[in-house]
Amino acid sequence: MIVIDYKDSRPIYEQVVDKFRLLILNGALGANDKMPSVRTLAMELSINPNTIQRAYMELERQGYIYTVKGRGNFVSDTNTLKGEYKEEIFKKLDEICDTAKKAGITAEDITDHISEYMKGEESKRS
Amino acid sequence: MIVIDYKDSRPIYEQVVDKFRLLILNGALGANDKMPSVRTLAMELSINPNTIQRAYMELERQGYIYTVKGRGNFVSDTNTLKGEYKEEIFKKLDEICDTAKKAGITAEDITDHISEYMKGEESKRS
Amino acid sequence: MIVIDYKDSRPIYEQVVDKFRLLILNGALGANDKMPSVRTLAMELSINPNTIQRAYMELERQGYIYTVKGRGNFVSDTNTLKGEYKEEIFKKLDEICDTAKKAGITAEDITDHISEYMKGEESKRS
Amino acid sequence: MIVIDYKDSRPIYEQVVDKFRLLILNGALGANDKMPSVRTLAMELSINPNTIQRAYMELERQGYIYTVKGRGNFVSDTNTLKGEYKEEIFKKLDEICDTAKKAGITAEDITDHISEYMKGEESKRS
DNA sequence: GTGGTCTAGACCACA
DNA sequence: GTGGTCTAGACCACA
Repeated sequence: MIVIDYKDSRPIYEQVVDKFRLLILNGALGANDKMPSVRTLAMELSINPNTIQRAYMELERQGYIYTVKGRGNFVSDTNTLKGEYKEEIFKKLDEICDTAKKAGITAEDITDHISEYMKGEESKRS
Repeated sequence: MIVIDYKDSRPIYEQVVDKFRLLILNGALGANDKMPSVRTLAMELSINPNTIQRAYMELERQGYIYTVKGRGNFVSDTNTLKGEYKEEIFKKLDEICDTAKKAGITAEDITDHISEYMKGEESKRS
Repeated sequence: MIVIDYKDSRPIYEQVVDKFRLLILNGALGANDKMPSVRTLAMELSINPNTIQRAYMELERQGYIYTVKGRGNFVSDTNTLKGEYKEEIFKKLDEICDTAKKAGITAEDITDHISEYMKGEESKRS
Repeated sequence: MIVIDYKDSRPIYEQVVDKFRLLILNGALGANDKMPSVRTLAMELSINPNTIQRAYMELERQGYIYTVKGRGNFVSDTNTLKGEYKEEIFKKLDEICDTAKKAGITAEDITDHISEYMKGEESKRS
């Protein structure tokens, strides 16, 4: 379900966080579903349990999961999360666009590229 | 000309690299212009010379400047660089779009947001 | 395993890079093998850790190793690297040949010497 | 006659030395020809006179030129020089071949490449 | 423990 | 003056 890419430069805990965020947001993990236990997941991925612990802490902090002591971690409701994630993504896009323009790339270059890329991806599926 | 943001989580040397890349790409620094000397810039920004050294090394590796021993660092020709930078930016955009879609954000959401944002920025200037 | 030659005019970090490149390319270090930790190697060679750090950074940049934060450095797959190294070597040979010819050394001089040298090395082993 | 390439990573004085060595070895500068004066050449190339001075010192040390106080620098006889240069080149080639083999490149790879490269260069001229 | 970044300061080659 | 390399040592993030 979760695969760690060691060649990825990002820290392992961050990869775990991102993977779960997507699973939760796209509905693969539904509200109140039980997350795998820290130990189990650590074993499965042969990763230090501290790392999983940290990832779960971060997921909780961002509101994606909630902890019930002695029982485990569970997925939160996704309603608000989806909107927040969207804002987050949009902010990242805006920042990139800003620096792009500082380097002399025009707005048209960007919108053209994006819409073309989106179409390409679309056709791949169909 | 260059300002370091200590609240920024990115390392200082990386901020320096990015700032100069933009200055070079948008023409504020032209081909064969002399870069500020490692020591001068270090003093100006009250940063350790080693850190500037590292930034300049990176800029040279990426082809933005060239070093003449005993003379200093100079800006390279920007011809090829601009294209490479564009590709770099586009790749980043594509990656964000990919993960966005994995989280259930539609292509339309993205293109709409981007084009709207670009228009907004446009009107700010005029 | 690794020996630094202080009489060599090349910087230490470069010697370290070259030594490891050969170890990786000839298979002494296989894919995903763990590299010695920065500190361990620094102690072993009685060199400053920063110098090893720099060598490892360069090895990573060239694709010979990859870093997992908090875990260490690991050897990459060698498939593409071998070809690139060959090209690199060939380019160096070509450059030397070019300047040789500019000094009035004939193509025959060079090919004769090379093939003779190669035979000599061959017979040393057998 | 002499052109400095500032994008070349080698120090300027070394480029000057190499250029003159070739001019002398291929006969463009004959025995006892007068070298351009340090000042003249410095002006012509808009280079620090110290740099030319250093290049000439190196050329004298290697036996390519000789100095007559108050008169200037003059080209030496080329007889012995040519042989020495050849040896120098051959030594460089041998070293590269050695490290190539340490990386698992076969003798055949090298000889094949060299002879092919030499043929290619041959045909370019004719 | 493991790597990443940074400072302070030294010494060297080059111009 | 200008960059290049290196040491010593600190502090931080990550596992």
